[in-house]
Amino acid sequence: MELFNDKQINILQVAEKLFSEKGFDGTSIREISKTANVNVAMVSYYFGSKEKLLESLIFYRTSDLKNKLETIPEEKITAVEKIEKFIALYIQRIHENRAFHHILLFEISSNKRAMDFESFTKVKKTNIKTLEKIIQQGQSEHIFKKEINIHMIIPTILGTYFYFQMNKPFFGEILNLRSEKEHTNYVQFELINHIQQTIKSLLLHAN
Amino acid sequence: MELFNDKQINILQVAEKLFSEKGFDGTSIREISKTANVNVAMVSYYFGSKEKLLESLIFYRTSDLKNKLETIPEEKITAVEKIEKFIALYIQRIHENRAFHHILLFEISSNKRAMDFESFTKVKKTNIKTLEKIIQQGQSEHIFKKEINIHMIIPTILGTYFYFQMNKPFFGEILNLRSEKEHTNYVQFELINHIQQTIKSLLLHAN
DNA sequence: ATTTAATTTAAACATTTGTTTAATTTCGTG
DNA sequence: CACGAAATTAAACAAATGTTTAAATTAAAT
Repeated sequence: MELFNDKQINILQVAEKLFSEKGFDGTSIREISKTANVNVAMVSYYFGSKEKLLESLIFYRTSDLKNKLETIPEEKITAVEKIEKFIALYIQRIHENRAFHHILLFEISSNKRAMDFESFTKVKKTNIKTLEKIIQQGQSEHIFKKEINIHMIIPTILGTYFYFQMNKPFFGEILNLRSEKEHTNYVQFELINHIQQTIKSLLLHAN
Repeated sequence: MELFNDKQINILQVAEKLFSEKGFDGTSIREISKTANVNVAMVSYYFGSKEKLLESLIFYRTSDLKNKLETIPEEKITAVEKIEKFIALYIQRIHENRAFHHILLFEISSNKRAMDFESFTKVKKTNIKTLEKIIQQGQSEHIFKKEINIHMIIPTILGTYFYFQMNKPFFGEILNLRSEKEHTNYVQFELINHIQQTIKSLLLHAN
């Protein structure tokens, strides 16, 4: 049993791209249908409404959002390596789905739509729990410091990434990143490394 | 010579609030004029168009954006203290104008409007330069490490704040912040401290 | 006080918006 | 092939949008 057929998925992907570029309110159904090469009525036909299209997109993307972070605490590697892996996997994952996460970030911080982000919030909370577990492991091994604000680690990890992403033109100019590929390479090799370095320094040496 | 009269400023402030809450596209001129208790035509009369209203808002807010960061490098305090002060002042400043910065963040990352953010970008670049100067001072004193990515410090500082801010409901629940005042208190005392701790750890101990 | 300019208003304007309708085409199944 | 369901279409719909108009009111200047 498939949740969405090919045509629906096509519409969802086009909508995702446009929403992430111009925002939900800044994108019209006509623009979506035109880009997706379908009739305007098809959106209503398949999804019911524009809002429900967004809900479907959230459902579509959240369903495969589950990642491999949860198993990290049990792996047979050092606490520092767990932190490194957690950050690398998390950022990679978000970067792969950057358009979708961009939309979410904007819609969640908007008071306009009373939308159901529960499934997404749940995944997020699980990820926080996973990170906290790793940190507590390191602390009980007396490797990580205790005088840190554990709740603010995620904002630092994801905030660094999102700020970089949202100011893409600005940093693209500064860092001389001339293509999407160069940009992704920078994320993959420089940005992830910076975040790892930052969080490791904090956990190992904070006072 | 005043740039904006009282009535214009009133409209600008109402627009700022609504734009930050519902986004530029999500806010109609009629809603702005209703909230500001003026006729719909007044917006066009005073500002020309909705886009120009946003431009005026940017101009209005950017003009008093200049802050006291620039003088920090020359002050007679330690490099660490300079970093602490830079972070505290910067975050405080942005938090005071959080509605405006929220709008900017969204509009800048949107491909929709070809707007002039130059004056704002200029201030931002000046701030980056100031921070880099402080770090280089610390490095030449052999207090700060050299194996850091200096370009990614600002994303970590501001990203942490913005991520926290954009997920206000989420962290409000986790941290039990039940009012705007409690929220601001948390920023002032906990969040700023976390960011300071993080950046200091990185600069002092990165490897 | 009279004239001129600035402000404010309600109404109208043309587009764009999301959505629905009803007719037509396509497709799968007996 | 024939039938019925699903998919697709162009057109229409009402509501909302940004903007303009032209008249009315207020304020400033002479």
